[in-house]
Amino acid sequence: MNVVVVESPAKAKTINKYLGSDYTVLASYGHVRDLPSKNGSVNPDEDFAMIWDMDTKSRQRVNDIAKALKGADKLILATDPDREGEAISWHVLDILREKGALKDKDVARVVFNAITKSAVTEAMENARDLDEDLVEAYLARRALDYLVGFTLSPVLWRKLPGSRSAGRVQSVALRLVCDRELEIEAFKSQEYWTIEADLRTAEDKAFRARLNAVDGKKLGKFDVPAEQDAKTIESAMKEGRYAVESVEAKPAKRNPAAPFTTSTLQQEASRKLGFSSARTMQIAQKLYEGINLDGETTGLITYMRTDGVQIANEAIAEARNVIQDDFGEPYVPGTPRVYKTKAKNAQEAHEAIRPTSLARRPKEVSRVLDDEQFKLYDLIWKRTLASQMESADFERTTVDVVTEGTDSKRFTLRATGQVVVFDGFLKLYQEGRDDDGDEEDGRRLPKMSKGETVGLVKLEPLQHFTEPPPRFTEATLIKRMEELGIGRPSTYTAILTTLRNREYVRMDKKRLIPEDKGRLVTAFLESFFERYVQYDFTANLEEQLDRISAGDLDWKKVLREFWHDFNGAVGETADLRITEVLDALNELLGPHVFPQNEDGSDPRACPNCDDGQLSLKVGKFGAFVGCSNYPECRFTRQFTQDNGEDAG
DNA sequence: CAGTGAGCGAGCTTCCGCTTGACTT
Repeated sequence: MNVVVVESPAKAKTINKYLGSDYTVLASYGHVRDLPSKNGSVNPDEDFAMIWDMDTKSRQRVNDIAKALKGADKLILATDPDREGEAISWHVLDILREKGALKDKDVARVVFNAITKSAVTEAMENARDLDEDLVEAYLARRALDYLVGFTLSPVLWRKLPGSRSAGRVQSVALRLVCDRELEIEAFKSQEYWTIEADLRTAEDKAFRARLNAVDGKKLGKFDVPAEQDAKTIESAMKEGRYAVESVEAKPAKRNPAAPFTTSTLQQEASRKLGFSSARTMQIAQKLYEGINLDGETTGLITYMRTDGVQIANEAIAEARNVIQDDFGEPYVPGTPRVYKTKAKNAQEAHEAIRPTSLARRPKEVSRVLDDEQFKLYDLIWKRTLASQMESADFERTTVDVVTEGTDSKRFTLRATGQVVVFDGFLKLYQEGRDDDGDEEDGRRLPKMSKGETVGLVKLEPLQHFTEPPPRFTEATLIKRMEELGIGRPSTYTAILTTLRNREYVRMDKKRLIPEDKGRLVTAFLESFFERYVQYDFTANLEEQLDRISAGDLDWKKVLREFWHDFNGAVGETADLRITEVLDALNELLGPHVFPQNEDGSDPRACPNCDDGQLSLKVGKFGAFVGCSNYPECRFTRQFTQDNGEDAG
């Protein structure tokens, strides 16, 4: 008898089925130990000694493993093939040794690259020892996160009343939201015009073109800045004869998107189904754990917390069969598609999120799913199948039409069109778009040939204004965090919950809006702990962790160097008076707290007395704006001025 | 859900990442 330890109970069940009755497969349910949430769990003065603690549930689970080991010959640690998985194996092993549950037992570490019978069997034949270097990389990561969070948070409590917490991940996520808000506030909308023309071909077919060049020189976005300029061009163009100068058709190809990871599933479920990331994960968990299908609990999708985009060969083969059956030969590509992850810091311990069997078509399982489960399963099924389908072929056409104006200028108008020659994967699935994607020109242009005269139906100058960047949604923030390597699939939604619970951000119409509290915390960290909220801090840390994993760098050395600089920065804030903190925040948040008055008058002038200057203050209820002539002048106002923008 | 401003000291909060139930309504 052998005892196998994996992380998740659903996985334990599946693997037990593949391994048979000679094996007992038990789940650790994630990390079995952690640093207690109190001071002193990591001690930099004692060479970063760490104290570990087990909760009652974990203790029970480890007892179950120890009990199973009693009559067994071998312990097989089969936690996930990444840094955290290696750490879980190490924790389990360490505890079992302490309990004396391992005498005379063989111990082996095994990693599954996919949860299929062949992958599991093959992995069992390639056991290895625990990777101590990888465990040390984990220890460095864990200690650093604890030290940053449990040192920085108290600094905030003392220096910035009302603030709650800071950390390597949450503070950078918050910074993204706050920096975006500053961009929006600093944004000045700019006017520009385009000249559009409705035209007709010799065969009396309508199409629309836009002024693109004057005297052969391409128009820039702001080359027609005002109505007067547009009108001048319009009247010059109005009387001319219009002729086709060139017709150019080019083939284009579009490939399907990669199968879902946690991050892309959350984005797409938000765009297409309107689910919050928490909702998406709850539903996906249910599909993963299994649905009662004809009296048997069957997992419908693979593991949902993953950053991998590759899928098992068995699944690819099945996808190609389903494509062949449902869509026909032309939709099956010559060779299977292979996807590689682009995400920074990806660990790829799991496959992409896919149906456990592509032959289980959505409509066949719909009777056992509720509405939301069905929608999510349908989305995952389509995305996965489409990822193995043939590319779509287009023909993109560009037509230039020329006319000579009454001012002797030569005006070039351009029309573009796109025709689907072969729909490929688009027959099944097309990825949704975020806020500001370029508009896709799906129109078909009528037949035209070079030299042909076309008739002008209408000239239309159109006014436009540039738009500020949009606020983040949950999904777009998670996308950005993933690009920066901040947070992990298992923590994305937890981070958003933390930012809300701390009252650092609020949600309005699915957009993240920073609260004053959050902006103050960010401004404080940018002023005094700049290095630790830089967008690439985590990426640089990960590089060092990689070197620890490779055995090229000592983990304690990394911690010592980090602590030396970090503790120094903390020390520099020790004597900081609140007034000095406020001076720094006044500087950074000035444009937000004191926006330019429209009449050009001083935005910091006190409206209540002659020579008072307004500035930031903190009281026991948070930040507010007060007058420098206090207590003679008792003027105060709220930190944020309501622009009435929330009404729209 | 109104009122706030310094600084002291009591006593409270706090990190990230891995995994699910066992509580309530």
